[in-house]
Amino acid sequence: MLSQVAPSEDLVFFRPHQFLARENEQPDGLFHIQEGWACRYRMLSNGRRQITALYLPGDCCEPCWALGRPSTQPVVALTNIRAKKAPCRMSGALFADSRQSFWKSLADSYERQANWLVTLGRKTAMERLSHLLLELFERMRQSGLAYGQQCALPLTQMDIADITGLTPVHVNRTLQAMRARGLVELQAKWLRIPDLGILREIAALDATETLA
Amino acid sequence: MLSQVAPSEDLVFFRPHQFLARENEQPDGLFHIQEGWACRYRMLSNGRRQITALYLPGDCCEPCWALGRPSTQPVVALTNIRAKKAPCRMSGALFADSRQSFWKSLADSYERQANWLVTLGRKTAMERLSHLLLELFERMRQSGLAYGQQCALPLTQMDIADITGLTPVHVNRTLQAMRARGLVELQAKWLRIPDLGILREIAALDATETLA
DNA sequence: CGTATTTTTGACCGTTATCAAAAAGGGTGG
DNA sequence: CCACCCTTTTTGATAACGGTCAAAAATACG
Repeated sequence: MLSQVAPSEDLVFFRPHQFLARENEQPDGLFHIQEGWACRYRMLSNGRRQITALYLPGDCCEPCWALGRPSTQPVVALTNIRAKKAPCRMSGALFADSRQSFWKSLADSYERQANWLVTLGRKTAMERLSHLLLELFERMRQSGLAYGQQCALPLTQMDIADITGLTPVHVNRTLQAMRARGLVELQAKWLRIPDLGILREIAALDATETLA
Repeated sequence: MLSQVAPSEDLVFFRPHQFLARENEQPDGLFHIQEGWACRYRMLSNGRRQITALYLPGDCCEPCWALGRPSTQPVVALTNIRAKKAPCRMSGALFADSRQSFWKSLADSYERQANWLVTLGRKTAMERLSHLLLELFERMRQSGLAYGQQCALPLTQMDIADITGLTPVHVNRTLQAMRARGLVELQAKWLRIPDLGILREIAALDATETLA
């Protein structure tokens, strides 16, 4: 029901809308995402939803689980996903070799959250969208999944709204304004950023923000 | 210039507006705050500021520094501060005894950030303020610094605005509305919450949110 | 006391939300 | 290959929440 076990025993697959983790559950392992996207989120009354983390190919989902407390927010697949499941006993020697990469995942995730606090608290709609598109492109690029200045972006405008704290309607209108100014090309789940430098300026990003 | 060393060698003091850490600097130790409040933040153009973390008595400032990367956001004292400085060599045995408490600090901090992403992205002004006041009261209470249903709250309304992503004017008006409804009493840097349950409902908090 | 900071008030405005519906796109089965 | 359906994107009209600017009142501080 949750996932189908593949030929290799620690390889797992998910379909869109399937849960990688439910609220208040102690996951028994970390997922190393090999293909596909997932997100962590929280629902509020009135159907309001806020996405609090995105997991892309190459990402660890979810570093915090190794710190030994139940996940307080569900994680769900946004696309088809192929992932490798690794037990997460922090105290054990299991992270002996992957320790560096694990801590990097955790620190990256922590820092991204801090960056998004700034964006959600203080930035305009266009600044938020610029931040998101730049971050996603940069993360895809670092995983070798960008081609020139383009990459896949399998999010609906509603997903984007739930990440940026906007409404789908306003995301649509703001994206149109950005397209009209030649800042981004975004169609058919494919993103192209003609000029990274210009978009960075529009995103009002701090010079120190790596977006990794 | 940064701090004056006290009788005990690892005891340090700060005054309001003094930096505990500057942007892009690798702090050489963690602070265990004994008294006073501090915050981490980022400035944007137009003087916009967003506070991304608060450090209260009993808190570790800043868990992420032990993960071995420079702090990307400055940390500044909001009040007079007394703190104990401990070297942060994650790999060493230095955290042997405090390891549990360190990871708890890190996990708490991570989770609080995730909770605030939801609040900044999707909640109204009154929900944001309720969340903040409840969280601060709960954290003070867990440190034994609450008395009945009240505690110290040494923040200006401008600080509160920079935490909640609002303007000082709107914070003021929303607090007045909350006072008028008897939800909170807040004056002279002192907070009283007549009914925690009611305020929790107004904050639109998830049942799982501990606010610790 | 005098001064700087903080809180409060008022008038007005703008960005973004809301509601509703039409157009476009994508997948499936016949 | 087309017809159908569902999801997603787009458009329009209107409203609201919170922002902005300015100044007065209250408070804290030395």
